[in-house]
Amino acid sequence: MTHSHNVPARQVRSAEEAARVMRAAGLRVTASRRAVAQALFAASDPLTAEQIAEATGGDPASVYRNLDTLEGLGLVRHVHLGHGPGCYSPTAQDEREYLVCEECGDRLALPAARLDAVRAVVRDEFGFEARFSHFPIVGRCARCAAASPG
Amino acid sequence: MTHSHNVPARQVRSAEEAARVMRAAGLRVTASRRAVAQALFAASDPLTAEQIAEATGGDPASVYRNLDTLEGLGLVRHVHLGHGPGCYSPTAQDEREYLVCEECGDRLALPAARLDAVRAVVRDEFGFEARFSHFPIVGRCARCAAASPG
DNA sequence: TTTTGTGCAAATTGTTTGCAACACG
DNA sequence: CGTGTTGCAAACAATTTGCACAAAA
Repeated sequence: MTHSHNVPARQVRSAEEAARVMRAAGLRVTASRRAVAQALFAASDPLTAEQIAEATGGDPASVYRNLDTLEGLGLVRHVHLGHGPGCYSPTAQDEREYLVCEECGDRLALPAARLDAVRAVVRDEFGFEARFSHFPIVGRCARCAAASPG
Repeated sequence: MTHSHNVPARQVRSAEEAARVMRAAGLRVTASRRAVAQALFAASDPLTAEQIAEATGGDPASVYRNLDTLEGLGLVRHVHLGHGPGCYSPTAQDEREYLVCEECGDRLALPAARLDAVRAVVRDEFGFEARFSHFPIVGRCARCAAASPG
C-alpha cells in the first residue's frame, strides 16, 4: 500500500513482459514474483493479496511485497472497493474505474474515459482532479435505488 | 461499522437531545454513551474512535459499540477518508460530503448539495445514486495537481 | 432486581517488519 | 559468490467479540 496510483501505468500484458521490466529495473525475477504476476495476468477480476497467496501457494508477506514492487514499476495497481481488503490488477488490463453499490456490493467496472464527464464537473467546480481508480464512486446501483425507498 | 449510512439522519445538535432519543428508543443513557455524544457534538471535525476514547477516557471497545448504537439511531455517521481509521461526526452537524487529496491529505468538506451536479451526471449516465458521505471523492486538490506533473 | 451495557482481555482481519536462510544473476 | 528476496514468526493497526461485573430503569 506504499504505492498509491502515483506511478505511471505500463502497458504490460503478460508475466513474461513483466519479468523483462523487472530485470530492466535491476530487480531479480524470482519464482514468487513470477507467480504473483501470472496470477494477476490470468485473472479477469482484481484479486486480493490473500487470493493471490492462496492461488500461488506463496506467503502473504511476500505477496504483499511483490505487489508493492510491481506497483512501483507501474505494472500493477490496487483499488479499495469499500470495506475489506484491497484488490490488485495489472495496470494495462485495467484502465478501469469503479462504481460500487453499498447495498448489494455490485461493482460496475468502466474504462476511465467513461467517467470523464464526472471528472470534468468536479474539476470545474472545485479545481479538484478526481481519480476513481484507487477509491471508487460509492453509492447505490439503479436496482437497489429503485427497490428500496431511502 | 455495522451501520453504513443507511439510517435516516436525525437533526439532533446536543448530547442532551441525543440522550432523549436514546431513552425514547428504550436504550439506557449511560455515562459512556453520554461522553461519546458530548465529544462528537463538541468537535468541529470528524473524530476517530481512538480520539474519542482518548478524549473521554473510555475503553475503545465501548466507544465502538456506542458509536454503532448512535449510528443506528441516526445521530452519528462515519466516513472513510482514504486509508486509516474511520471518522465519526453527528449527522445533523455534518450533512457534508468530502473531497480528499491523496497527495497532501487535505480534505474539502462540503454541504451535500454542492455535489448534486456531480451526482446528477453519475445518475444520468449510470443510473447510479452516488453518495460521497461514506466514501468521499478522492483525487488531487488544485494545488497538488498544479504543483507536480502526474 | 432485572436487564442492558461496561471494562478488560483476547480474537480477527489486513498488512508490515525483523531476521536467518536462500537463490537469482 | 554476494546481495536482493523469501519464508516464517512476530508486530501492528483497526475493529469485534466473550464474559464476569457494574449500573441504568
